[in-house]
Formats: sequence, structure tokens, C-alpha cells
Amino acid sequence: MVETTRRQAIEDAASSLFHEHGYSGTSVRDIARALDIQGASLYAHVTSKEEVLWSIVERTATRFEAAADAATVGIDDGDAAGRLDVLVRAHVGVVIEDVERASVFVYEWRSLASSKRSSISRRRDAYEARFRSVIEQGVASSTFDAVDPIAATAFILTALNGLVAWYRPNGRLQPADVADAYAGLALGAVGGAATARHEGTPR
Amino acid sequence: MVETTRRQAIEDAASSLFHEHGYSGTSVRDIARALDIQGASLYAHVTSKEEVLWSIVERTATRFEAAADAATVGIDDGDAAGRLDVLVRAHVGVVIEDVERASVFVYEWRSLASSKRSSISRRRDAYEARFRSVIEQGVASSTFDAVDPIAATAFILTALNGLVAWYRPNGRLQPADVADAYAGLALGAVGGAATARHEGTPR
DNA sequence: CCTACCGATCGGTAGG
DNA sequence: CCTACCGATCGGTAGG
Repeated sequence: MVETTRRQAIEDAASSLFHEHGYSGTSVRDIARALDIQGASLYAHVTSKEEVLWSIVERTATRFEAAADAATVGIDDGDAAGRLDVLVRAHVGVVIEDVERASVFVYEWRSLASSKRSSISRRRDAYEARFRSVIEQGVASSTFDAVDPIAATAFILTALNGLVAWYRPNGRLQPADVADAYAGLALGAVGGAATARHEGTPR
Repeated sequence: MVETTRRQAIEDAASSLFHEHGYSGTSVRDIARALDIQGASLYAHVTSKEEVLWSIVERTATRFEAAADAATVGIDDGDAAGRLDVLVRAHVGVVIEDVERASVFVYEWRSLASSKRSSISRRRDAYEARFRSVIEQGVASSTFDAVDPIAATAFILTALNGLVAWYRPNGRLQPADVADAYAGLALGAVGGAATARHEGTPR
């Protein structure tokens, strides 16, 4: 990976280690060792270990939000299947673009101290609500089966996030294959697959 | 919770703390404090922190395996939808019966040292293969849609495991509601819901 | 189950 | 970015 700044290299190394061993399972000296510098030297670039976590989590939260914004622009409010399709593809795209940072965002945000933690918690809730309202609307319009929207949202979002545990950039499935597969599975879960599959999946 | 032995109380406290803060984020003294004893006193009952993790993880692995065994007994090999339905319900049942231990099993086994870690890794692979072969068979018999069995298995199992992040014992949904909802969503994901829903979901 | 203690490592600072 | 160092905490042991 080509690094533009030292700071970016630090966050790359930290993302990789936090992904593999967790935030508490990674020491400042582990991060430094990955960059071939002394532990104390890290503090020339960062103010604390938690600040590094915060930076990764905050930026990744923004990427998920921006991708969902971009994906749903111009899609008819009444088209629940189409909206869920693009939301799923957007989410999968952000995960696959940087599995390590996505993994840290998804699983390590709880290690943040209370104020930052609750800030992320609220943004996660709002993000989840986008999926839920699409599902509620699909159920209301009978586009989807009569699923429980809260359970269905949790089911789908945790399935999408689970990608970070098994997706490998140079594995059998190309990013587009994963996006297609996951969009089909998610739509199928709520009973909206038949419609979406017959219509294709326009973006 | 009624404790039969001190050892059990230790594993209860550890499961709760490992679930909330992770294995590395929990100290031996944290566990001791939850039991109102000194940190060093824990070693009268356990040989190491990792042994406590191992005990929780190993027992929970066995519970998942036993539940899958029991659920599939007497179900026709050719009935992919029926088999997937009971596998999903069995998995959800084990998670809901003890969310904290299930969470530790699912997310903290990576903290085990190499030999125990690879033992659990193999058992997880074998367990996952049960789901995958049912899905492969359902696809082959056109009971299910032509999903990618590896992706579909990962999608479904990570969704089921994601339960530990949001299920609350005294929440809105009763265990049976969650099992029904998740069985429907999982069957739907692979396109087998119509069949299962019309047939009902016998156990 | 306690007190007293061990060496190692933790996140972080001082001063260059 | 380094060396030298800080107090706190880590998992664990000795001996009762």
C-alpha cells in the first residue's frame, strides 16, 4: 500500500492490528513495531492510542453514511426493493474497499470512551434506521413479506458486517460477485428477491 | 442466577465480562471483583485466565454441535428446507439460552493459544459445513435458488451469530418469536421460504 | 481465600 | 524519531 503520510501509515498498521487482535489486544508498541520505530516515537504523530481508534472509526462511519447517501439518490421512495438493493450494495462496497477499517468500525467502537462512544452509537442507530424504514415500507406496501422489521434489519446488517470475518481481497469471489450475492440474499430474506431478480438490479 | 459451584460462578462472571469488554479487555482482577474476592484468590479455582476462556468456548462449541445433532435427527436427508429450518432454530436456541457464553464462543475464541485455537477452528469449520451441505443440496434439487453456497452459508451464520449483539432476554421478542423470525429470514435468503412457510415449520 | 510479592508490560512524558 | 524513564497494572506464585 502506498502511504501518503506517516499518519496514514500509522492508521493502516493500527487498523490491521486492531482487526486481528482487537483494540485492547494491541499495544502501542505493537503498532510501532509494524512501522519499525520505537513505541514512544509514535507520540510524535498521535496524542493517544484512543485517538487513533477514534480517527479510524469516525472516518469509516462517514464513509458508510456517504455511500448510503450516494446510493439512494434518485431512487424512487416507493421502490423498497430497489432501495434495499442499493443500500446493501453500498454497504458491501465500503466493507470490501477496506476490510480492516470496516472491521474496526464494526467491532471496536465499543472501546471508545463514553462521549465518543455514544456519538458513534447514535450514528450507527441512524444508519440502521435507514435500512429499517426501507424494510418497514416494503412490508407496508406488500413488496416484502410480513417480516418483523427490527429483526430483519438486525439479521441483514449483521450478515453484511460478518463479511469482514471471511472476505479476502484475493479470494475466489470478486467484489462485484459478493455484492450481487449479498444483495440477492438480503432481498430474499425479506421476500423481495423475486421482484428484484426479475427486474435486474439497476444502479 | 443460582450457582452450583464456585467454578461456575467464575465462568458466569468471566462470560459476562468477556462478552462486554472482550478477553484482552478483561483482567483477572475484574473477574475477581465481580465475585468480591481478591485477584490472586481466583487461582485457587483456575490455573490461568486462558483456561477459563477455553472452558467457556469448549463447552459452548459442544452445545452448538449437540443442538445441531438433535435437531436433524429424523429429518429426511432430501428435505433441504426442513433441515435448514431446524439447524437455524437450533442455533438460535443455543444463542438465546446463554447469550454471553455464545458471544464469547463466537468472538473471543481467537484469543486462545495456537493448539486450542486450531482445535476450535476445525470444529467451527465442521459446523459451518453442515449448513453449507444442506444449502448445496437445496440448490442442487432446486428447492433453493441458485445461490453461492459458501456466500449464503457465511451470510446466514454471521446473521445468526449477530443475535448476540442485540438480543435481550427481557426484550420485546420472545425466544420463539426470534426463532420463527430468523428461520423465515434464513430460508428466505436462499429462496426456500415459500415452501417452508406453506408447509409450516414442524420440529 | 488472604497478604505480600514477582517480573513484564502497559500507555504515556521529558528532553533532546 | 531516539533514549531514558514514569506510575499503574498485568497474569501469576509463595506461603499461609
